[in-house]
Amino acid sequence: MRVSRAQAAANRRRIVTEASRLFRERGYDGVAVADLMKSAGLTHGGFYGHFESKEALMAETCASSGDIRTRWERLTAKRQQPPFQVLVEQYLSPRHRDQPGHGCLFAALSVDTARQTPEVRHAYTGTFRKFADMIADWLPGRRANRRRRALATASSLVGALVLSRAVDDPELSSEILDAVRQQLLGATASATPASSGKPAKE
Amino acid sequence: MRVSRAQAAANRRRIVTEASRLFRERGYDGVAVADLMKSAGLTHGGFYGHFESKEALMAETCASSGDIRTRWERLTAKRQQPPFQVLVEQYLSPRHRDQPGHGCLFAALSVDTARQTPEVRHAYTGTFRKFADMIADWLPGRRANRRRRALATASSLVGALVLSRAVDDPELSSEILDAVRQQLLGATASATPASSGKPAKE
DNA sequence: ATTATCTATAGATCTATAGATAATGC
DNA sequence: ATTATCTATAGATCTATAGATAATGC
Repeated sequence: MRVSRAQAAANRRRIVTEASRLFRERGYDGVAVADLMKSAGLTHGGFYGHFESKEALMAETCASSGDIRTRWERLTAKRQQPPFQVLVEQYLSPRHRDQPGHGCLFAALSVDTARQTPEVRHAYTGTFRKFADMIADWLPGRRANRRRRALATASSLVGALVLSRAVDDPELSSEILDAVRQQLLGATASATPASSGKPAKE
Repeated sequence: MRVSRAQAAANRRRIVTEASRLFRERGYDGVAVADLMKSAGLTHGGFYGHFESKEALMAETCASSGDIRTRWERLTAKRQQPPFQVLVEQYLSPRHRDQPGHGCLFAALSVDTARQTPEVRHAYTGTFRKFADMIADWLPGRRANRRRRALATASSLVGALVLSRAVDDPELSSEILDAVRQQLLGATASATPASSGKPAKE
């Protein structure tokens, strides 16, 4: 039941990909190593040949989301609108809200991360910096205080998604998303975009 | 080892209070019923005389935070500044960030709540509505779109706190809090308030 | 010979319950 | 007699490891 070196590397990547999805869907404590390995088509015990611990995997998961920018750039390149507008509309879309497993790391795992090991928090922070830098580059309007405005924008986006997922009233949930979209895009915001195209990743 | 009816009621309240703190500090899965009861000075088995399940307690915890407004009103009444300014400054203070157990329910338990039972989500939603209404009443400036602006403000506050707690760099963490404070209060914001007075509850 | 994976299990938890205990309150 | 609490434990998990297995790659 052994496997080639290349196959083993592919298996490892698959474990990270599955973990990334499952952690975001169910939270760190909501995913058992055995479940995860089953999702990846492998057995429980095999996990520890690839990772030192579940926490080490979590750290790698946070770091592996570091290519967010590439994904967002690919997504925005397809559209006519400015990247900032696409980002805000996709991020605050019902689709993104309803697919946490394929969505933003920060909205899904920030609270878990705050209680995690230093390694996990460090990997998370690095990925967050990239996200904030991307927003800063894309901000419309005057160039002053870009960084400050980018951090405020990131907070609004993450807060809105987190709250819209927790609330049990669909109407209130949409209201939260719309409120922040209007705040960030002003009256420019198109009515209800967001339902076409790829799901928003990260 | 029995106890009077009044004492039993007090014990029940103490369990809710302790749970409220522990859940916010460690998350729902991070608190064992046995730990919680020990914190309340009772034994593990006694729990099930008061609550049907751990989830039922979680729901009660969310509902019990419904008196947020009273607490915030008491806190703001002590100050000279307008309530909205006090709210924003206290909410985004390092003190609040560093004491999740005594802080905002939404920043601490939204992600857990999104995966909880309908009962928990419903109780949470009721408490969130009260919070949003309070912000709407306190919003400065023009009266138009109060509700929309209140929801956007709540998102910014919650997002900022969540992110500032997850990040491992104290400087970046403060930068996030400051960015949102400036966004919400404008240049009016005093330099560094936030370190005196009672910890921000809810 | 090396090593990626599998089977089986040790050792810790954790929720919830059953039955005993002892003080309250009719 | 009722009932709030305690002791003890059943039944499920969950992380991590030990040892076996079998295909790869020098």
